[in-house]
Amino acid sequence: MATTTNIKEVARLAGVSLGTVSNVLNQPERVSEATRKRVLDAIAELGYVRNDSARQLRAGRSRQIAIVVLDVTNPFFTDVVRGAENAAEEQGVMVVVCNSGEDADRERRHLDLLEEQRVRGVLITPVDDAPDSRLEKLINRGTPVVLVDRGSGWRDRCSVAVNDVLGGRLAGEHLIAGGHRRIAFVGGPMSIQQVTDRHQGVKLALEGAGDLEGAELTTVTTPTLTVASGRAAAAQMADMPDAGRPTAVFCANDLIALGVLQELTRRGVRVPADMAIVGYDDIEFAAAATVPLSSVRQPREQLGRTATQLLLEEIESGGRHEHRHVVFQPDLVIRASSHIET
Amino acid sequence: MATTTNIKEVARLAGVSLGTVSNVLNQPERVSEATRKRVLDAIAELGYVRNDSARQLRAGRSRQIAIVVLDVTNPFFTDVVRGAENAAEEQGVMVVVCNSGEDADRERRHLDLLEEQRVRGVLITPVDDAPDSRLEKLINRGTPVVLVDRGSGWRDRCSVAVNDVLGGRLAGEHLIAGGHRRIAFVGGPMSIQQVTDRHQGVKLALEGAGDLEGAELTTVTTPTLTVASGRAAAAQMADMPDAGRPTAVFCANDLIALGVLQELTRRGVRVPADMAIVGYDDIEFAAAATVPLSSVRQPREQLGRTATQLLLEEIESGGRHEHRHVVFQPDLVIRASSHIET
DNA sequence: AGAGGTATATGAAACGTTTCATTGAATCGT
DNA sequence: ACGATTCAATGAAACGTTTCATATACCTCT
Repeated sequence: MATTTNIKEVARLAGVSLGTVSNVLNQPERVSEATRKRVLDAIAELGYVRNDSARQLRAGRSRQIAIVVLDVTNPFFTDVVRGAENAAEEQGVMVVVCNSGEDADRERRHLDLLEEQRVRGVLITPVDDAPDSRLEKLINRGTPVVLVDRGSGWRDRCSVAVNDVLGGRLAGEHLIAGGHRRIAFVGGPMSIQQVTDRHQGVKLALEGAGDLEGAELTTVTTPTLTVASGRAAAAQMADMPDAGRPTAVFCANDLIALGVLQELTRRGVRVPADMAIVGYDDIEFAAAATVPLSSVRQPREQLGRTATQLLLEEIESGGRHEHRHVVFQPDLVIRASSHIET
Repeated sequence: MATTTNIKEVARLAGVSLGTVSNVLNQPERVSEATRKRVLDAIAELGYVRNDSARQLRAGRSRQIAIVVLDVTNPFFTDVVRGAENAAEEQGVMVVVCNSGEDADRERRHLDLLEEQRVRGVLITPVDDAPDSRLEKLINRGTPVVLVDRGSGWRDRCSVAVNDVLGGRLAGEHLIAGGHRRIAFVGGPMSIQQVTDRHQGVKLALEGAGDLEGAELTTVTTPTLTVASGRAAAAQMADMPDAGRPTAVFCANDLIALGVLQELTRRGVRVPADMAIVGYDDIEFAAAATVPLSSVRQPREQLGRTATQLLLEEIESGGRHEHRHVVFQPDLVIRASSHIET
């Protein structure tokens, strides 16, 4: 183990006082050029590395923020993380990424540790909305927190989210405009706010087209938002009698949509001729599917970026801070999977 | 800002000495049950949270390890991260995830910060092999480091990697066994060791089939390992004259393979009938492609898990440690994209 | 030449823990 | 009953910074 060279040794080698070395590190302009050089040389020679623990201890707080995501293997969240990192980097703040894996207990342990580390703030998509949660304690003790994509019900926090009802409506209206009257919604579980919002949106679209008497919405609930669930749902739909079978399907996310696409193609159902598909999230693999997937695009990176800005704002404000709720509007990206060539 | 309640206040409220509180926290068995309860009550009442900076300062080191990945949005690396997290969790160690984004400068900044934080060890897939690198300094100062998937040329470190030459050979032999004689390799840049190894592997497979005189390998070099590069490469191949055009393609990773698949399908080239495809990595989206992709599977999670175990081992050993190089053998997963039904 | 400034450099205090040598009290064995 | 042993609790020292009030030297102006 490299015996830690400390500021004192540097001072001795450079022939200056301990405080001067600190000044070179933190306020170089206060030190004469000659001594500054001497100190920097000593630092280089000894390979001195600042001890952040001592620094933080003295300062009373760290220089890091944390982002706690539900699933680090989900492309949606990795993009959010990238946005947060970029925004933080511009301010010279480091981001620590924590993965709760949708496990409340693991989330709790992460928050324990983060609080012990006195992080300056936390971006989080919480696992649940338990009112008496670990998260609430963190907030009450004074750590700034911004909610990412799970804003509902937290009036007293900053949050960023996407208007999922609108996203659902865009998808629905697009399919109706394409001539579809029997539409299916595939997604779940319904305990997830985003899923019900998207469902609600497509429902509104169908109701809005009131003059079209025949319009009808089938809902296929899935246990998870995964490719496998999509495949199962597609199998279920393909087995329906031809008469009532939907001609279009709107999926709660792209993983499901990819599963649906895969299973339909396997069964010889042509997409979009026999069945159109619209997904949600517009992850990179949506465009890369063999039948490129239409999808409702969320500004994922922007989500992370804005959340970080709100957090840094709250941190800077030191108490005087008005919480804000930023809601983004999604876009519909039309690709081959729902584009009927005429 | 929550005025930090410290151990001293807890001691006062509980009517014990400062050292006793510390003992309750760290060696509860040394404290009588009565006082322990009194202290714990005081902690709960005050909402006391340990200050990790002070703890670390005293201890001289942290309780965290870090993993620095090339690209946090690449499914390959997120799986490696998950493996590392799981292994670390079992030992009560936290993992900090850092993303270099293939940017050497960003990698350097991360390492600076990690060293200041006195992390106990680092798992890293370095951006480059620069001999006089920041990484080497870190190592020389005594921080244990394990190289992930970039083992070559670092004899004096632990490393984990996958036998990419074998992976390439498996893919090549599979295609030859399927009757293919004109095979293309798509991938790049060749400066990446993994790419040249995989290329080398498929070349060996063709040479091994020496009796097959007609066997021939075309190499299409791409600038990146992305879906877009795959599409471009496929376009290039499709434009070749029918006579010399390959009947099978082996891609350096799955993203490229998905791009190739997409472009070929768009052009009406049937997969696998007209052209077979084998990818590399077996990411989740490989199986979910409309023509499920054959792929060389790497034990991604295992890679992260083993790397973490090696790192923890080195940390524990305190100097007396024999560096080890663990090389995994890849598997070929055969799916529809290379399976010619007869 | 002396008063008032302005740069620089200094050294001690403080941040909140953990550790460890001591002390004090209680229990044990003979 | 008394020394020996065990068990609990104590309090001061140390970890490596940053900060801040103070000291020193050097100018500048009248």
